[in-house]
Amino acid sequence: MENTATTDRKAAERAARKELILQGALTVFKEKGLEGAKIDEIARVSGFGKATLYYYFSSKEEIFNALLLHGWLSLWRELEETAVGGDSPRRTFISMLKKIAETVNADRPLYEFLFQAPKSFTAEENNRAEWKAYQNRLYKVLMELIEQGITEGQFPQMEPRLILKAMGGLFHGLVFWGADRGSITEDEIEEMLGNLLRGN
Amino acid sequence: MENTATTDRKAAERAARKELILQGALTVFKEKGLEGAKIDEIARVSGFGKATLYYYFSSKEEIFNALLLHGWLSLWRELEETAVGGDSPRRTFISMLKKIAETVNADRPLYEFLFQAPKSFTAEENNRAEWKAYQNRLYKVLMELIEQGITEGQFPQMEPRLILKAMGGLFHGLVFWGADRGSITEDEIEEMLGNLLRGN
DNA sequence: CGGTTATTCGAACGAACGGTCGAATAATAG
DNA sequence: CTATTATTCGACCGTTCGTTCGAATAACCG
Repeated sequence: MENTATTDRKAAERAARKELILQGALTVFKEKGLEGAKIDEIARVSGFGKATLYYYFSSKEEIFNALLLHGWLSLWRELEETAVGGDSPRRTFISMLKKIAETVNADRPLYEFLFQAPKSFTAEENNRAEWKAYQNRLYKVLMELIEQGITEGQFPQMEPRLILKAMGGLFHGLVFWGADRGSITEDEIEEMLGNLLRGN
Repeated sequence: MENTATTDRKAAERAARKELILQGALTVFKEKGLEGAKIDEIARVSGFGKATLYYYFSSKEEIFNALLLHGWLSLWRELEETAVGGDSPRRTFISMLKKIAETVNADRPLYEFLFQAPKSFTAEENNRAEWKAYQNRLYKVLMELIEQGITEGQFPQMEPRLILKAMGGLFHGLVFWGADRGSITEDEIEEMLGNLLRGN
């Protein structure tokens, strides 16, 4: 049998290789989507033989899901704290958007993928995926903030889903456009939201 | 040779059959997307043999593009008039959204498809497609209205693309949610926009 | 009618692709 | 060292699916 140190090292190497594969997969998935990405290409880009990919992952979809899970989980972990801070709904909402922007800017390729990828799915297969839980958790928090904010007169009197959708579109554009200039400042977010969200 | 009446009738029948195929294709594409839709299924749903589809269209992609072209062209034709009416930017913008809502409600399956479909593409192949011209034309008009509106103080002072994106998200939600209740009233649009667009 | 053209269609083709196999190599243990 | 296990990989397999073929039928014309 192996000694403990060896076992640990091997586990670490294994994890590192999985990471490399995911990195290559991200590149290809981003460019081609779920169907368009070929296993052969992912293998080539990540620098492993095709069969080796299957030594680490059991299917193409598992790779895809691992990527999404990693993304949504990371994002959620970053936001968890902000979500429960006892500020007003409107201020909490804005804080969360700022935090999301920061997180996204720390790993743009991953999050660009994250926010485009769900469109690759039909509703059916979507709901069996593990990552979906974290996405839902985030949406739920934002929705509740909006609902709360509406009753307190800090948001326009509109269907909350609509507000979320509009804010989502706006925010997505805000964060992902201008990839050339580094990142969005907090002031810009503040100003931009101020333009759309009245009250307070 | 055939006489004129016969030729006409046959052309009409041919067009009608193309229409039937497109109708079936719409059903399948909507449900499965470009990759997910199988030619066999489109054939089955539209009631023709598989080879017959290729007697009318030269490829799966041609069917897909024909569908998109038909949609964007129809939509543009509906809007053309409204776009050039000499009203204020803000009022013209709102009129156009109303008109879009009406048009969409007149053939929901087609337009639901139209507004979801572009995501099936990569940027590359997107720009060679004929329908893209009409989509761009529409976006351009809306963008110009927003830009004009901003300088006249009828829209918030924001990056026009962002406004368009936010309005797009909002409008999309507004029109396509609640498929159960018939259609959105003009008043609702007016009110909803009023909440987001200050000035005027 | 017979000849010609238009239309229809299932069977067959061939390329693409996800996934597996089995052999080869490297790492580890005793 | 040998034995055992972990890892790597290109060749291969089976399926799926867009497209084409070739024969059959229908429509039309003189």
